[in-house]
Amino acid sequence: MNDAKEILKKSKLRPTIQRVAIVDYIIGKHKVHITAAKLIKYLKNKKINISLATIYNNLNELADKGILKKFYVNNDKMWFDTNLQDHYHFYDSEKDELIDINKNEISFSKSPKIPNGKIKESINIIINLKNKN
Amino acid sequence: MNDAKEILKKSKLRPTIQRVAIVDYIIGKHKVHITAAKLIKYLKNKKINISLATIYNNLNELADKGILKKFYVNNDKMWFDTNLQDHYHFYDSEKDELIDINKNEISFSKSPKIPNGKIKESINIIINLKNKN
DNA sequence: TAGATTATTAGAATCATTCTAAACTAAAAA
DNA sequence: TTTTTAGTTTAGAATGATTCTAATAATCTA
Ligand SMILES: [Mn+2]
Ligand SMILES: [Mn+2]
Ligand SMILES: [Zn+2]
Ligand SMILES: [Zn+2]
Repeated sequence: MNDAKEILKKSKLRPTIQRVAIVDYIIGKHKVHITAAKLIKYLKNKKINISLATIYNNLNELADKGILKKFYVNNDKMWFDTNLQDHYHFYDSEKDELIDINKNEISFSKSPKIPNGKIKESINIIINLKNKN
Repeated sequence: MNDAKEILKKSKLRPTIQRVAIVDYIIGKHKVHITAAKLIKYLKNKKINISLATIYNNLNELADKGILKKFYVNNDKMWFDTNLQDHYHFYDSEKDELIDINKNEISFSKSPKIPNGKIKESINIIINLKNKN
């Protein structure tokens, strides 16, 4: 039984062809930042039969199970991340790519006061990049 | 001539009823964080005749002219901000509201290294809030 | 006031994502 | 094994935010 199947089994998700392909992709790299559109393109290329609805279903499911992190960058594209640590991102709009910024690469000497009655739920930091002329 | 008309004149935008109403609204408050949906609701309430297309046209135009700043929060809603300073935000998802974090309320003692060949274009920081317990 | 220019609008189009409901498949039970 | 069940995939419709189109209307300038 391959790693992908193991992971799916642990999460009580049936190892369908589609799921195994998705998880294979995700575990094949150290770090993955992926969108539904990029992933379906990759899988179709590999001759895997899969629909966009299934891509979304599964990426969301994997996020629910804590195997991926889900977030948005700038406007309406949903990203999934295999890096489960709390971390931040550079966004390279030329390539439509994210680059991790680990938490230890940033530190705050001063943090804003949280409004009364509220607590921090999460922090999103995106540093948008452009080409050096 | 009222302030709104002045502002529009300076930007070479004709002071139509719709534009004056929009600009009146944004100069009527110290700080405004507004979305197209919130603004049209407000204006309709004031019995101003305006379409959603016009709201978008004008907010985008005002952003082009540097009178508003445009940005996105988390997923697909476009926000416009009268605070033109470089600054960050708390996002209160309960109320669907933004709260400014001025630049002097945050400072970094360590910043991540920008990838080669790239330069920083902008930084987005959003601190998502939730209710205390 | 005419003619030129700019603005507004309804509704269609677009795009990412979710939903629906039918067809299918893997796993469990018999 | 076969049957049953529960979970999965899928095409295509629906949704929601935003933009586009192209017709109509308002403003400006001479
Ligand atoms: Mn959307
Ligand atoms: Mn959108
Ligand atoms: Zn990441
Ligand atoms: Zn602001």
